[in-house]
Amino acid sequence: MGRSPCCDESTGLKKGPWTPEEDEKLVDFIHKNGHGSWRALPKRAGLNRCGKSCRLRWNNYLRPDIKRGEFSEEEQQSIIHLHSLLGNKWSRIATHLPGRTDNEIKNYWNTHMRKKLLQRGIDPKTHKPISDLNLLANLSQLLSPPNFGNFMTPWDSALVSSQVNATQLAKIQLVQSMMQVINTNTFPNLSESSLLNIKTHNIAQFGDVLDGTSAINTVYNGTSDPPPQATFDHFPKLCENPQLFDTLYPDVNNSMGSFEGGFQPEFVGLNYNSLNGSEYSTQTETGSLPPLVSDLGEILSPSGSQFEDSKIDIPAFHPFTKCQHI
DNA sequence: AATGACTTCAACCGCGTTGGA
DNA sequence: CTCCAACGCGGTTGAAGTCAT
Repeated sequence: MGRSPCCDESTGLKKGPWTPEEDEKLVDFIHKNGHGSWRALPKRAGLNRCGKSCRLRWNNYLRPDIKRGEFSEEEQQSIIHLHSLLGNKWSRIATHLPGRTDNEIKNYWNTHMRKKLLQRGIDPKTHKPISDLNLLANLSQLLSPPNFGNFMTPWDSALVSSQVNATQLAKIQLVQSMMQVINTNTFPNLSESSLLNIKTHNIAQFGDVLDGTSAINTVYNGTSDPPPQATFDHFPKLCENPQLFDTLYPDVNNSMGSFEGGFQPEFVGLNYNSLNGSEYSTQTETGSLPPLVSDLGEILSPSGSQFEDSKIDIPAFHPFTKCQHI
């Protein structure tokens, strides 16, 4: 297949940012004649640009139906949902967002949405909770203040040496999410000393919160045996009993100022009641869930899941999502 | 106020696809 | 069927703007 160079540099065609005069020429010409052949347009419009540059300028900036400004909450939700279905098919995503261009969506994704998802412990490529160990380690450093990133290290080494099973992975995801919440804006007044105090607590306490056993100790101590009776049946303890967190982490709570007992809504609107005790794990109710949660449902389903062989049930909510009692 | 680091996003690059000759 | 021009898309770049020190 042959491909002719679009913008042959030898022709001395202009590149770089467009001037208002060039914009005006292009808009005027298209309003009067339509764009027709983009290749032929620049000459006919009196522009010293290649056709491709003109097409891009028109499609991404000058088109009258382009919506500019911040993406609304609904648009963001749509982007996340569509991206989870379509991947980096920006032009297809753009067809579902009137007035938005593929380029704009792509840029917005790369600069804003990706970060948001990462901060929530979601892999922006797969839209699943991050389970990649390297990514976990890197992420904790990426998102953490100095020193706090080391919090992950014992996990990593233990996990790598013990051939992590699905149960352990799932727990790590939960603990990781806890760390992220602790570590980000949810607790804006959290001082670094408090963070370090968390670090000094036995990490295994999280394990106790999770399942009422010392299962996490097993992982933390680096043994390869899967935790006995490792389920998440007792996880809701933390939701039902916020004081438990106070008990475990008084230093943290003291530094939270006006933080009141419950957990902040860190993740989009899943309420605990819909999860209903020990049955919460597979009750995904996909249709009623927001996109991200629906996506989480993928890993919870028995088929094709990375947890396919696991007996465990994974709660489809962020560990620190506020437990809404409606 | 000056400077460097970081972020944003418009524009470019190059590849894959399509359709006409 | 092959060749080629043109288009469209996704990834990448770099200038400009913003923030932190």
